[in-house]
Amino acid sequence: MPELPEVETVRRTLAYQLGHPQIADVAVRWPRIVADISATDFTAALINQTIREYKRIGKYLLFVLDDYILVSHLRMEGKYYVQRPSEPFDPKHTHLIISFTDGRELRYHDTRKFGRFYLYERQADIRCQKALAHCGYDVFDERLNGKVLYDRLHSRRITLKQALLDQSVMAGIGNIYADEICFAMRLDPETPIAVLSAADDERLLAHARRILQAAIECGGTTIRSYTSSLGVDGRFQLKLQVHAKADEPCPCCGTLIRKKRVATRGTYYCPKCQRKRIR
DNA sequence: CCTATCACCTGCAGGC
DNA sequence: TGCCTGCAGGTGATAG
Repeated sequence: MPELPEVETVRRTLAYQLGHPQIADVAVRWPRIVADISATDFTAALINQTIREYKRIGKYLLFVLDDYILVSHLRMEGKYYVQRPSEPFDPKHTHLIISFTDGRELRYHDTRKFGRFYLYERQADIRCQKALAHCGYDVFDERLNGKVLYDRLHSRRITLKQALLDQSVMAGIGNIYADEICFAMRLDPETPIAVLSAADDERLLAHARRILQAAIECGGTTIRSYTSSLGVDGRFQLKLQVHAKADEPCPCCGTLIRKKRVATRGTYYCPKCQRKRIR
């Protein structure tokens, strides 16, 4: 389940592995993977374009082309593979194949077909396009600070965990790192976000950045489905403190980690270290 | 505007 | 063995 660190790892890996190839052909094998435009128009636009840059905003991966920006969201299980045409692929789960003039192929694999591709004109303001219109500042965006978070959060009636998962507040955190950030804050994930002060929000952002940065340096975290296109899979995992650790001892106090449901998401926490603050 | 719920998908685990 | 149910979860649409 790719979150910001995993998408960043994919971005760096593809930039290193693919470079700047020119697109020769595109095969859309599952048309619904392309949002808003037809597979035919999508394919026609991409042919002859060269990949100029690889960018990322939150969990969105951006391929900057000559005339377009190809936006990719991996959602739950999207993965990329760079392979030769002669190499076999999984026909059931490979939904997009981009062929390059140098003979290589970029293959998009997604077991559950949740991922999406969007295509926008390069000169358009990407942040105004449909895919990113409701996306807030990236966690590492320098415009983001505790005051900005406080202004956006203190009057809302949602929990800390919901706030962390709300991409319009700050973009890039998913279910795994949300639990890790709640643990770092020593707060119950169900703590009302409105009880946090601006200083608390500053600490929240600092923890988020520290944890995500550590995960990036580990090459992303793997639980069950993420692999980078180089095949890096679980060998350099960030040590998770609480997520998916039900019935294991808390690394801080030894109390057994519990699992509960917060806003429909499976949520792991230490019942002793993480108290629910009321005011 | 704000919040809650469902749909989208498939694989897998657990119950019987 | 095999069928059925529930669960996993990011996002967008829809409902209230």
